[in-house]
Amino acid sequence: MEHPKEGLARPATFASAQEVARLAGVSRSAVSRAFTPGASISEDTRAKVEAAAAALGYHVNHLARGLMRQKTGIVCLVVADIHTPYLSRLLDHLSRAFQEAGKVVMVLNAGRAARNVEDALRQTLNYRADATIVLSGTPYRSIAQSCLDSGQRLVLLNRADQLPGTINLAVDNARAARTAATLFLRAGYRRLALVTSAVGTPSLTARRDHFVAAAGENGVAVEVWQGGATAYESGLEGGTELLARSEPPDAVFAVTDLLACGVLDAARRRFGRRVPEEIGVIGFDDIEQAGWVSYDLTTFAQPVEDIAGWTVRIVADGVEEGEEGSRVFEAPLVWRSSVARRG
Amino acid sequence: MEHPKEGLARPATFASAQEVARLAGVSRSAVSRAFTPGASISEDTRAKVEAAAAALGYHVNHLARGLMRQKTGIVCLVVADIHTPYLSRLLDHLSRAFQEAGKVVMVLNAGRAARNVEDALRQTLNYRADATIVLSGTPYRSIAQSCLDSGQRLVLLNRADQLPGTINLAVDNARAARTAATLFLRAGYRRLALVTSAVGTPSLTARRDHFVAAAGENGVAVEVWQGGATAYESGLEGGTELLARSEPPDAVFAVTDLLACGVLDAARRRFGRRVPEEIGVIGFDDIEQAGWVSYDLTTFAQPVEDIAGWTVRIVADGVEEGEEGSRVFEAPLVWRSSVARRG
DNA sequence: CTGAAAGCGCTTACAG
DNA sequence: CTGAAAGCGCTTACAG
Repeated sequence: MEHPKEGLARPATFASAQEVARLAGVSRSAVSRAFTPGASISEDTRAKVEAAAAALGYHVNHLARGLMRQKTGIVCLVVADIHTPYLSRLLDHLSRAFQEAGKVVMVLNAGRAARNVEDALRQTLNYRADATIVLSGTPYRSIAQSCLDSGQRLVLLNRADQLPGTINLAVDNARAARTAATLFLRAGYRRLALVTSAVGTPSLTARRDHFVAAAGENGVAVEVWQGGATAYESGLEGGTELLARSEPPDAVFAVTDLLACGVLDAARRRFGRRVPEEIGVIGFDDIEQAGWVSYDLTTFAQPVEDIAGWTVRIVADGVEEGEEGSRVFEAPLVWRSSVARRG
Repeated sequence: MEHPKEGLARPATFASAQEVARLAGVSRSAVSRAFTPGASISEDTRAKVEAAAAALGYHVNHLARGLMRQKTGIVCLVVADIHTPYLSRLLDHLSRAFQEAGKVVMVLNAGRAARNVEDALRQTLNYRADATIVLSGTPYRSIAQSCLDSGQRLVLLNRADQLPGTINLAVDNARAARTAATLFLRAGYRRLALVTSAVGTPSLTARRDHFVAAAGENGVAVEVWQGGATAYESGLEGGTELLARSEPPDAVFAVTDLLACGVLDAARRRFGRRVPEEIGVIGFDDIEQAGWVSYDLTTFAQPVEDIAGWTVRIVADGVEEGEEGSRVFEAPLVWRSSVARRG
C-alpha cells in the first residue's frame, strides 16, 4: 500500500457531528442544534458541544447541510474578462457584499463564447446555487429557464433579453449617451465622433445609438468608428485614425473608459492636441485610470456599489409583492478636465 | 398559506436520480453510472438514462456527490483587493485554468484584516474544498494547520511563513530588485530612490531591501519613500515629494506598477521632467497600463500564466516523490522607454 | 453489465 | 430542552 503521489502524511479526515456528540456526551441532534442559530438548546449542552467541537476541529459540512435545508448558501457569478477594471471592481463589490450577507461566491469565468455561459449555468445547477448573477454574456434561453425552474434566482446585468421570472439590472445608457451629446454641443464642439468596439453588447449598442440620435436631433452628424475589442488599444487605434483624417473630429464620445484612454493618448501624445481646447473626450465607467493625472477624463460612473447592494438584497429577500424585479440605475456624470466647460 | 415574498410561481424542485431511474426503467445505480466517466454501463441503458435525464431536466447534485467521493471539485481562492490590475489578472488566469481542469472556483474576498483570512479559511473547511490558494493576507498558523490536517492542499503565494505541508509559490523579488539597481547604475543614474507603500507584505519588503542592498554594494545610497496604500495615489504623492526636494532623485524604482505610474505622472506632468533623460523609472508587475502610451514603463512581468498553470497542476497531481512543493518564478524584465538604455 | 443495500454528514419533525 | 428516526441525493462495494 504505497502512496507514491501523496505528499501529505496524515490520513486527512474530518471530524463528524457523530464524533462530536460522542465526546460531548450528547445526541447527534444536539450537535446540529448547537450550530443552528435560533435552535432550542440549553446553554449547558451548547457549551459541551462547543468544547468537543473545538477539541476535534469540527466544522459543519455545508454540503450535507445544503442537502437538507432549502439553501446551499452558494451564489454563482458568471463573468468574462475579470481582469478588466470595471468588471473586477464590480466583482470585488459583489463578492464582498454577498459574503457580508452570509453567502459564499462561486465565480464562473465564462469567456466570450455563449457555449461557456451555458457550461457555467450548468455548474450553477450542479452545485444547487441559491442564485446566479450573469455579468457577461448572454445565456441560452433554455438553460436559463432551467435555472429559473429549479428555483434559482437569476439576475441579469445589462442584458437585452428579458425572460419572465428573471431579474434585470441595467444602467441608464440612453440618458448618459444623450448627456454626452448635449455636453459637447453646449460647449461648442461641432465635429462629433463616437468610438466603440466591434463587440455588440446591449450596453455599448445603446450608448452608440443614443449618442448618434441625440446629436442628430440637434442637426449634427456623428462619425462612428467601430473596431476591435473593448480595450485601450482599440481606442488608440480609433483615435489615431480619426485624427489622421482631413476633417478630424473635435469631440469624441468613447463608449468605455478603456477606449477613451486610448483616444486621449492618440490625441495628446500622438497628435499633440490640447485637451479640452482642441478636442473634447468623454468616456463611460469611471475606472480608476480615468482619474489619473495623465487622463483626467470626464466620464459617467458605474454605480457598482448600488448595483452590488441591490443585487444582494434582492437575492436575500426576493421580489416584494407588486414590485418590479427589474431596475435601471443612473450613471452620474463625473466632471473632470477632458471637456470644455461651456462655450 | 400565502407566500407574500415569493415572486416565482413554480414549486421549484430538482429532479432526482430516483425519478430519472423510474422514467428510464432502470435502477438508481444505473443512473449514477451513466454520469460517472469510466463506469461500466451498456450503451443501451446509458441512452435510456440520458433520454430520461434530459426529459426531466436532471442535473447531478454535486453536493451529494461530494459527500460520497473524496473530492468536492471545489477550489477556494482567498484574495483581497480583487479590483487591482495585478490581482484581477491573476484571478482571471487561475479561475480559467481551474475550470479547464474541471474544478469550480470559490472566491473568498478577504480584505486586509487577518481575521477575514481566518473566516475565509473556515469557509474553505465548511465547503470541504479540495484545495485553497491564498493570494493575499497571511493565515493564522492554527487555521492553516486545520486545512492541512483535513487533507486540503494549501498553496501560499508570496508568503514568508512556511508551514510544513504547505506549497509555497513566490516570485524572485530579490533578483528583479537587484536588476533594477544594476540597470540604473549602468545607465548612469546616480541619485537613486525607492517608492513603496506602508503595507509590509513579504514581496514589497524584499523588493525594497534588495534594491537598497544592491545599490549599497555599488557605493550608492538609496532614498526610501514609504507611505500610504499600494496604489497610484501613493506613487503620485511619493514622486511629488521626492522631486520637490533640493536634491531630487534621477532614478526611482517603484515597488509596484501602480506606484510607478503615480511617480511618472508626478515627474512628467507635475514637474515637466523628461523621461528617461532627466529621470528614470522602473516598476514591477507589468500591468496593462504600463504599456499605455502615457506611461511606457520599463518593468518586471508577473509570470501569472506560469503561476496559474503550476498551481493547477500541483493541486491536481500533488507533489511528486522527492519534488519540493515550493517554487520560485522569475519575473522577466520588460524593456520600455522609462529608463535610458546605457550611458 | 446490473440491482439491492449500506452509508456519506447533516437537519428536522416527532415524541417525550 | 432533548433524543431516536427518517430522509436529503448521491456513490460504491457486493453479489449476481
